[in-house]
Amino acid sequence: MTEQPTGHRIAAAALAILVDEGAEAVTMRRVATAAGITPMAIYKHYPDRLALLRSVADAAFGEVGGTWGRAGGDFRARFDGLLDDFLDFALGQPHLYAFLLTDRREQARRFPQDFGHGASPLYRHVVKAVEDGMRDGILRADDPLEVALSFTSSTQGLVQLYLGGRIGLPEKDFRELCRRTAWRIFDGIKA
Amino acid sequence: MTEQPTGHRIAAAALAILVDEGAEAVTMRRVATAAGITPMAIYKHYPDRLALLRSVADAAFGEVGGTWGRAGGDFRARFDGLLDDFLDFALGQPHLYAFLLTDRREQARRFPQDFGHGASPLYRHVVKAVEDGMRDGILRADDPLEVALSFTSSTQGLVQLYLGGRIGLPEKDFRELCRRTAWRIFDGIKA
DNA sequence: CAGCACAGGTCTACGCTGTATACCACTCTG
DNA sequence: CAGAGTGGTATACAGCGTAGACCTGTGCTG
Repeated sequence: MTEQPTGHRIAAAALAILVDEGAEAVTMRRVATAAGITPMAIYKHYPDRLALLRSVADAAFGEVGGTWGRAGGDFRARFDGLLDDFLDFALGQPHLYAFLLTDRREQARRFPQDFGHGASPLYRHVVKAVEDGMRDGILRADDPLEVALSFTSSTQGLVQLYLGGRIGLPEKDFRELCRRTAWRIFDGIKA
Repeated sequence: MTEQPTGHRIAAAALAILVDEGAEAVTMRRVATAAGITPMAIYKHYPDRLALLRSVADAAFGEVGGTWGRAGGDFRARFDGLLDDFLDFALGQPHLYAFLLTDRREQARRFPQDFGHGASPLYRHVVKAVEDGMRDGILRADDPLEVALSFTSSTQGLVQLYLGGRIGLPEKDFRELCRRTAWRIFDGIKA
């Protein structure tokens, strides 16, 4: 337990509150107390509350995608693995997820310009899998970005409903619903 | 311009602010001023701010679905019509939409129990169209509620991205993206 | 070495928020 | 005509983000 620089203590305190109570619980006064300083000292490190929140959330977000896509195997296994990774994050850290995805942010990555390979640390895995699927003849030739978006947007929509308390299912059943939905998209719906 | 009862003036004022500036702009003091009363008078009509907000938003929401599903014709036309209706609402009143769909509400309708026929004033149209599609052999026999959810969740996910400033497309192009995505689900993605 | 800039704290105060509480006037009703 | 609602007001409080003035040590520079 070495002495951490103040900036780090602020970020750590803010992240802890954000993760387990949500963004609106992150007040300057609480963060300050947790970091052992006065509220105004935070402003020596961050211009305002939103900047603190964003900086902290973005940093956490950047680490999330790092471990994704471990699952290898065929297309199906790979996709199921990615879905699990995503749901692990969304359901495991719902406050962080909600803040990152609900919050309207101007400097955010934009589709389609910034959603290519190097871009989004989460989305890239899906795009890559889709491209591989097309190359291997598992997926029909199409715009990979848009096809990837079909999967992710659907799952995001479901998660939004779930986190909003609109899905009356236990987590396990919800995860299965997500999986069924994804493969329904894959298989198509029409007769 | 007849004299409206105070309760109605409060709701009208709150709705106006909510619709064109968003939920966080709806302060008790602003609503009160707009309604020509003192802030505390609102509490004679609503237990607290959130109740006011919800009551107002729910009432507006209830009216939204009323005009949906006008478009007749074949399955494709009908579905496109519903998609247009939904996007008209989401993009035309983004603040209202965001508040209704972002807000975690305990008493909300839950899938799948409350999403049947009589239930959700918006979702019901989609379910009906899906059921008709299955009956007519246009859609494969499947769980209608879940199939309907595949469409709606995907569109909701896209709208969430768009309203969050993450889609760098003008509205017209975004609407086409939604349409393409919906029909991609319909057609399936696999080779 | 003196002086000064600056980084990183503190304290105080302002204007905003939701809302608890007390009070007041009016209009029904037993 | 007492008494109970009903619907309004005024005041006050605790909490919020943050502007502004102030202090203090540290390190660079003339």
